Amino acid sequence: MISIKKWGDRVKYSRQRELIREAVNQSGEHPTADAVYQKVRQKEPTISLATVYRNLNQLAENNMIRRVVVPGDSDHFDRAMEYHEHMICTRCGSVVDVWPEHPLFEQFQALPGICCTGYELVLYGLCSECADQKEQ
Amino acid sequence: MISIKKWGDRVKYSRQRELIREAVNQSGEHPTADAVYQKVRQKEPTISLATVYRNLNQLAENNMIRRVVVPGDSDHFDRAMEYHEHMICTRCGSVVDVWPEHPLFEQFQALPGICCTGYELVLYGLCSECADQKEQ
DNA sequence: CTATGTGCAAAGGGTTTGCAAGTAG
DNA sequence: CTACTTGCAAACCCTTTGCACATAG
Repeated sequence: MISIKKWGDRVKYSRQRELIREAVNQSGEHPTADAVYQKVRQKEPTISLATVYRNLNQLAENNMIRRVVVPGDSDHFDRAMEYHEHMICTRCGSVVDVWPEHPLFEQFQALPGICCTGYELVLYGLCSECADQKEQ
Repeated sequence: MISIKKWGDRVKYSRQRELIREAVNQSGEHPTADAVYQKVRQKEPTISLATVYRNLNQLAENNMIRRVVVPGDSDHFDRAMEYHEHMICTRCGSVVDVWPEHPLFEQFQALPGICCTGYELVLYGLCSECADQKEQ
């Protein structure tokens, strides 16, 4: 019953939420809600997809995990960790972490004429595996 | 019957498509599919939303117009014009054109470890109107 | 005890698709 | 004539929601 409540006292512990958080955090991938659902179902067979969505939303809103928006695809989720961006492989569709040397936000804030408070970026390209295959 | 076929010979002229293209190009806004539908319906009352979607997709694929992906919202469409980005006003939801001094694509291509071939960016902030109101 | 969380099933909203009829070339 | 387009309605897909029950604190 260890509730790590960094996010307000109105949040109660739930086994389901912990499993969902684990599923996102332990995954090297960037699972979709459904992928999380499939994974958590192995330990908690009666969990519902609605619960997964509710908790992913709650976790993302509280910055416990990060939502990766992929145009034309379901949202993906990523563990909350240090600043990085995401690339979608245009061949296999996988989501790849990209680590820019300099954060982009500062230059977006410096854009003339607007006051930028946030952004959503998705890069497209080939992941290393697909790039290798293409050479063959 | 002036068919401007910059995009292959398999495309036939259609009055509907021209109206859709006009609706996007003449609009200073960044209309959604439904907004285009409402606008075109004034001149072509029997047009269907499916036709609007089909043509917007076709036009966007052929770079006659540009698709603006807004997470959590319908796609918006913009006339195809010189390079610029888009900001979503977090207060009123409007889509605002932003003109960076230096194209971002080059620096994305220079990112280490990947081969970036494209990107999708949405900025968030306050449009000038909402920024003014906030001061009051 | 009370507010929060869950599971289920149904609803939602935006977008796409199958089909038969229409039309450009 | 033939391929491309259209309108209509139904299907799709992902996600959210209403509700009654369960459970943390």
